[in-house]
Amino acid sequence: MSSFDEHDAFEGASLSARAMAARPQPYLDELNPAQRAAVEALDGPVLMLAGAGTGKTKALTARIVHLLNTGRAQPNEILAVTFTNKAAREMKERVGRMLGQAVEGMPWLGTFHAICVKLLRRHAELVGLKSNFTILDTDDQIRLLKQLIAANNIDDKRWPARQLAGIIDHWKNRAWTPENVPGAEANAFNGRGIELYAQYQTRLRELNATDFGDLLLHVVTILQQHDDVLQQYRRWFKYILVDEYQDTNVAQYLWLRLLAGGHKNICCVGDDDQSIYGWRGAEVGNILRFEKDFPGAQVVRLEQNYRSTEHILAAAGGVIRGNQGRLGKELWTEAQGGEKVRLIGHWDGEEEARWIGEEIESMQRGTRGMRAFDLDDIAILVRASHQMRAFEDRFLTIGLPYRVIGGPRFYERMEIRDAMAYFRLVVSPEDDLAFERIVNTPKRGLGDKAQQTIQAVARAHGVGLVDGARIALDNGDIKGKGGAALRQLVDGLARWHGMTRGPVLAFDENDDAVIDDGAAPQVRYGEPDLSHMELAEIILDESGYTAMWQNDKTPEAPGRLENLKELVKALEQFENLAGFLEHVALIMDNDKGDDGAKVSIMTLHAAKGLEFPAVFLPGWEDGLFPSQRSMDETGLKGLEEERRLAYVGITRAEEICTISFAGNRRVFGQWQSQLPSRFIDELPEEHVEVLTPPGLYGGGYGAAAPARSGIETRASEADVYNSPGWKRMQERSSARPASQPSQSRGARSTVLDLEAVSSHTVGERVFHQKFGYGAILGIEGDKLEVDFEKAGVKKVVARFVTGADDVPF
DNA sequence: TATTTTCCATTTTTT
DNA sequence: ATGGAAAATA
Repeated sequence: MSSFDEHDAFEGASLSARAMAARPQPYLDELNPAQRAAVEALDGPVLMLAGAGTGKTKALTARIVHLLNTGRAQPNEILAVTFTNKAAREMKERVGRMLGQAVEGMPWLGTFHAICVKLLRRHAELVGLKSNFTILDTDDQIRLLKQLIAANNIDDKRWPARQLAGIIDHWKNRAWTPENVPGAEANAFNGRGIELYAQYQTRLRELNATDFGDLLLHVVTILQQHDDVLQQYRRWFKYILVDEYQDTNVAQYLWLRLLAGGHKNICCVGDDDQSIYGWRGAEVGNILRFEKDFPGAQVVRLEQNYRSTEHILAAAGGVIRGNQGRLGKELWTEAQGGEKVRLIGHWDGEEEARWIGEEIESMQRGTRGMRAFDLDDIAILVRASHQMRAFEDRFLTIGLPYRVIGGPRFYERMEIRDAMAYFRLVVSPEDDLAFERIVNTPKRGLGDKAQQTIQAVARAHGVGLVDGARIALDNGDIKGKGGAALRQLVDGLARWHGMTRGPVLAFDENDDAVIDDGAAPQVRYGEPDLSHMELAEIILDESGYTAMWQNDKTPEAPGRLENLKELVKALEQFENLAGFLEHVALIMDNDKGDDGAKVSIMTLHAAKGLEFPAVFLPGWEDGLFPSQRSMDETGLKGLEEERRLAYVGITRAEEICTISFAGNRRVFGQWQSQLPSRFIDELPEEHVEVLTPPGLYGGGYGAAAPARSGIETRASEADVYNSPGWKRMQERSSARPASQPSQSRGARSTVLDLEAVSSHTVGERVFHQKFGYGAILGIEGDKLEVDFEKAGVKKVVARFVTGADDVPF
């Protein structure tokens, strides 16, 4: 309800204004003049333009502390939004540390989404939801859309659910409800987009569910349509802070503008040069327009960089200068000297990986007057995740420890989602999407036919699928083996449900859950009969899910069981299953313990906000980086975002930044010749050192363009192919036909293939890039059966193995 | 209903 | 090349 009592509705403040005002302000002395200006400008709109490595978080934290210290606001009157949980966590920690005393939390410091969930639970009924709504993940969303597409007799081959999900997401990012989608979008999804969007929203409401986009959209709708609610929050949130403002989308922007509309005490922190999320709805325009949106805004620029050498900053600056319409910022540092940005070309992608592997090994020892680096100090930042494979393969074979950051997240793994679907279903038996996910997992002999029967019965009786299944069983619609298994499942769900606390109905003033106890909603705080961890184990065991993986003999099965154990362990920190599910829906975190020093491999996007003493930036080739697709789809806008990505990449480096490119690369299985990235031409020559090909035991042969001319001109195709390096390479490769691609385009001759096949004999010892060493057991045409020492018996295509004596370096 | 075969797309990713 | 998902088949 919108009529809430402010004293009860918000978590209490812990420090009185008077006590705070008297506190000393040592933190101010640690700031440079720009940072200090940004911290002390407390009232009215402020835009803090914080370049990479300029102490943004420090200033932001100090600002919060200063607000508290000067008695301007209580901890619970400050709204501080971030994009990631990690950033939120970090800020909480740092505020606590700087304050030197535990503040009783900052309840409104969190991600956009987390804060929106909190708001939406309080006002759900204003958009037709109950406050215990569930938050769908992408899987559920797709499943639901698939159903809608099918129900509308649309060919999902031509019009896939994924695409519709993307369109709807895009609309929600712009805060367009089905009614407000502009006419220009009417053609979307074969002209049915808007209509399907409306159906989807209706369906979500029926399911008492939201997707991620809704969290923001619904709150914006509420604030727009209910002035009383808006006014109360405007009064409550005395100060607003926003991190990474350049990443906000339209919905987030509207949300902020609504809430800040009264007092306008809003401080946005960001860097227009680091806006790299345009493809998921971020609008650089938001930050570029700040002064127009908030007239009289103070703009503070943080330009002193504490992270990188002057060469690295100059190189980054040289690249980003190519962008139009920047707010303008020039990073500088007091640090002098240091290594220039290094540039090297390679023959192909594997060669590049090989060279970087060797370079890392020598950096560990310390070479050429450079200090020794720890593996943790080194990162490889790629444009696209598929580039990682070359490095993983190579590092695996040379035994160099690495870690991939931002791979598939724990909570996105199949077994975890399955388990969670069981939990969801136990907590809320109406969760039809969860039911669909697990009816036949493990296999219960319930195929399409049985599932359709359940759907039909459920629809006929206007109930959820679980109830529908029960009715169908009672009617005798599903018999036999499948029927028995379904009966067991349905009974199990009911039994497990009885063992939980009921679903969360609402939150009271302490944010404690008010529990719906089933038939008659009543508050029940009593201890459940058994811990939710025990319950979770019971669910997984009795449903047969654990057994399914125990009986599975694929190599990944043990890992999956391990993950399930971890999942149950993760439950420990929560009150009950419902609390856990809420947490997981919002926090797809994945920081598992790290053991030992490792090189980090990640995408440029994942690297934002991080820093490393030594950074490798491979794959700087036109089409790959800048990405062809980006340029095709959004033209100059896309190219500029790619350029910002380059800027982000370079500015991650503290001491050594090594950029590289390859002349040939396998793209979707086809060899393609590549040209060096246009961004390479934009690097200021005087801050770049072109590494000459080492030439030791066939190490890196520079694709001669940069070695020839430096970097002031664009290397033309002719330069690459007529270069000494190219010719030398061709000679070398023809001497070793089976181990190296010998031609740039896909025109590998059959002669070579035949050679490769006929050159092997049973019993021969061979080497495979991925599986290592092994002995040939049999030959079938161009396929070999090989018993690998580490990987076991595998069938491989002959041209991917080489004689063991012939291993390329 | 379960397994095998074919087909297809294929940057970036948080919440 | 490759993995995932739909279609074809046992």
